[in-house]
Amino acid sequence: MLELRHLRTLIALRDAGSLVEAAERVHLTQSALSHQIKDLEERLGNPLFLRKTRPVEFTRAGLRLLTLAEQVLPQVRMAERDLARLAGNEQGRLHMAIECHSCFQWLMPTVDHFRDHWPEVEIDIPGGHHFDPLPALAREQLDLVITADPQRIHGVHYEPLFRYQGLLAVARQHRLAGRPFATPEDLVDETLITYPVEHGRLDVFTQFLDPAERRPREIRTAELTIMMMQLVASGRGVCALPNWALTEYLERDYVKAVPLGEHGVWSTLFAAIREETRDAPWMEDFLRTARETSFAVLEGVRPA
Amino acid sequence: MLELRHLRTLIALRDAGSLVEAAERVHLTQSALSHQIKDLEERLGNPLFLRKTRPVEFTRAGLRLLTLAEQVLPQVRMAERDLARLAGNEQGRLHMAIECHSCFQWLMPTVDHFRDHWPEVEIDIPGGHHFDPLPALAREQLDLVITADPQRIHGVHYEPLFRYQGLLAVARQHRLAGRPFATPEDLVDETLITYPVEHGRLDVFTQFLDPAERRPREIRTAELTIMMMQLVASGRGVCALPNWALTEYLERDYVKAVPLGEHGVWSTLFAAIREETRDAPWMEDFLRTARETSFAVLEGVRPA
DNA sequence: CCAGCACATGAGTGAATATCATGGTGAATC
DNA sequence: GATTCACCATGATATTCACTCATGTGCTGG
Repeated sequence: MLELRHLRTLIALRDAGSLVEAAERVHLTQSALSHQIKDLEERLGNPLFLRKTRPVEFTRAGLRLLTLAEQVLPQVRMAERDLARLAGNEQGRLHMAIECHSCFQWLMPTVDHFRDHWPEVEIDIPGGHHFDPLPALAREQLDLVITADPQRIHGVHYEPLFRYQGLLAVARQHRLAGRPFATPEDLVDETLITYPVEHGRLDVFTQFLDPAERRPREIRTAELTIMMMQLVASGRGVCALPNWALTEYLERDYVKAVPLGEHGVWSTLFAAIREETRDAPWMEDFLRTARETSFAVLEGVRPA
Repeated sequence: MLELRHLRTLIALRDAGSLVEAAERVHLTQSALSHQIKDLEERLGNPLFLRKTRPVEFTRAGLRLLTLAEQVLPQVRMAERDLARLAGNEQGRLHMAIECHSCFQWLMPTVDHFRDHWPEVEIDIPGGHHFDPLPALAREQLDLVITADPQRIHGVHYEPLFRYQGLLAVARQHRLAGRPFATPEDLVDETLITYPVEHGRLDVFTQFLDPAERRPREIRTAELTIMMMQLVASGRGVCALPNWALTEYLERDYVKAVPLGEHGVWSTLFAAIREETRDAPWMEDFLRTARETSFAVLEGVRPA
């Protein structure tokens, strides 16, 4: 008999494109999903998707179930929200810290959207903290930390949000503009513009320049992405940012982007949360909203 | 985590009005449902319904889930139909026999509705059969038999459809018209109108007259319910029919109805099917359609 | 006050669902 | 081609959890 579990799996599979990642999203092993889907397919008498392609390609039957899932799951989520409200479980606290400055780009729309659905959850992003966010999370001073390097801390769970690529933004007429990728060497006589945070928290240094033991000629800081873009566009420096932070400017052809190194600098962004808060209905909702919003930003879709 | 199973249970519970009967409908024990709902309620942090009332009364949370179920389950069923179609499993045969003549009242609309959804299923109600329908079912000459007395036959499964009451229809000005109930004695100087079938297949005889060793003064037969009603209304006799067959005429105040005996004559109507056909998607659909249609007829709602 | 009914509950079981370990397959790289 | 890598399938095994059975409790009506 068909169950919601199957529909959730299919949605995860579509979003992920592969069984392994889909398994992660629904908190199961790859094997579990393989079995689950096999059973389902046997009962239906039809395969649901072709496995040999990346991303997986759904059959007609698979697509039919996907549209069902898209109809049904939002309705179920709405009902669950209503039920949480009825049960008085809607109260909670969501104090956040971000280790990656440009995350505001997708975090703000996420928070806005979330606030509408969970008015009783107290949201805050305390600025100017001088403590280390992850221990503060364990100490219950914070409830969620956006971070790119998870460290094992007892009671802390890391929920993967999405993968992103660090790109070097350069002026349109810059000598690196057409290149397939930039080397650390390319930066030694450039002015690098960064957020005003310690270098250990910037991928360009930790994953690109430091391993090659290179330094840029000069380092300038800017508070906001748009200020960086102005400096870059006017040829007064280059800057390294995640792909999603740049899409907007790339689309308008305001600057050009070049991957960092032959294989690029990739990272996964995690939401660090305490184990106890993991099952709270509003927490699940926040994480899903975050994924959807960041996806929308990355695709260049303007979020509502 | 909420699953479709829970929604199906709630719907069954609403239709049944009690846990025991709901359990029957979803093919589980009463205990299973009790556990299932308890778990659900604990996770939601809210009771779903009050048990001490008949029928059970749903709380706000329960009602919210019910509306979700009503939204979602039809969508799921439509998808399942589409999938069966895609898999080529939509073909089947549905040859039926009815032991209870007045069942045509709800069977015809059911069949009409069903034919639209499953055009590939071959439907037939072979008339004028002279064989015993239940053995014919086991022999695969038939696929479904509507009967009120299930007999244990290997490989045959009985699906309860609904309970009904046998009523005595009398003319408006008949001496029995106002009575709380009729006794077997009351019929000895009446003309009883029946369908032209053997007496062993008529509840009035088997459950009412025969046990009291009474016979009506005269017995006339009529083929159709409407003909019976005309005879009854004009005072040329009385007739015993299931409640659903009479609702239409009672509403129009064409005849009056009196229960048979102090406690009434009650029966449960079953659909007898072969075990193998029990899980076929179209069979499940047919049974559900039958229940819904008969319910609609009984409530006086004109089916589409 | 007892019978009868409906639901709850605890213990126990088995099937459903998960994981682990392993092996096969296709695509990219040398 | 061989090698590596990422992905998926599969069988054996473990665990969970959903159900049944047996029994208990509380309500209702004669």
